[in-house]
Amino acid sequence: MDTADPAGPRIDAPHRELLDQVLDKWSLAVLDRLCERPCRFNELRRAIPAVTQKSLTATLRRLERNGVVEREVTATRPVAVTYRITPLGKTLRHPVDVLLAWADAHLSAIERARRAFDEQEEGSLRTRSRLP
Amino acid sequence: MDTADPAGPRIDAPHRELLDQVLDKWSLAVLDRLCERPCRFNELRRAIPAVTQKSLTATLRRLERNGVVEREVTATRPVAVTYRITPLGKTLRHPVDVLLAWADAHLSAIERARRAFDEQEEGSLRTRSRLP
DNA sequence: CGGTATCCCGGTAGATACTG
DNA sequence: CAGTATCTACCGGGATACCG
Repeated sequence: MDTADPAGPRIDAPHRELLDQVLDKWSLAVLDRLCERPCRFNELRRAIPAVTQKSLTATLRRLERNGVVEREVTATRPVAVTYRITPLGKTLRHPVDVLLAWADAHLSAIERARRAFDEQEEGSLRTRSRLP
Repeated sequence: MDTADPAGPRIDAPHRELLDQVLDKWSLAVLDRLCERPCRFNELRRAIPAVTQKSLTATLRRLERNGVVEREVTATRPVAVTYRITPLGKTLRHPVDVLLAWADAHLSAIERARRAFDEQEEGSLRTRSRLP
């Protein structure tokens, strides 16, 4: 299958938007955590120290909206809110695992490529041409 | 030790950054195209009408820096620049395919979830509580 | 505890113009 | 053709403060 469809690339707007919603800065960390077990809000904050409340709230809301995370409010005092992964969310695990496995396998090669590229740049700052 | 953090999360900063560099807004479309065949700059522009020169340039530079795309300058008149996928770049294809397959398979379910969520919101704008 | 409301800043993307 | 240079608009995201 060489995908000989010249007309439409497989990356259309809805797909792109979906990936943006689900693979954004904090989503992976959140999903990773919720795949292990349901979590309370502040539990997630502690698990992902670099995230702010605002961003965490936004991430959870987005994930909830996309049906991959579920929010449950228990009207205790004070309220307890539990987030858990949905069945749909669990289906994301495999693709993400594949992606992370790729990242793991090639991270060092990529870091090498970056250094090589950055070195080149230092040499030829005026115009981007090949070095003799 | 409130939260026993046995194994650090698999999503650390370098991984996250790598994915940001390689899965950003236009990268997938570019990689998709370059997986089929090498392309000239304006050929890519035409293939991805929504992208601006600036963003395309930035995307290509980033991908080049990360070693997944290669830039070749032919000193004809006027210059011809060809971009092609590298071996490292080709290894990205599988993970991305898995991801796109997931998106394809679940897009409709996710759109349904979004509609349901958005409806709920209209009803309960004051506080986010569950409906009976 | 689990958020929302504000302010603010830096980076990203668009439009436009110019160049080798 | 294949970019670079600006200039501006916008938004995500952090810091902070407050509320049910």
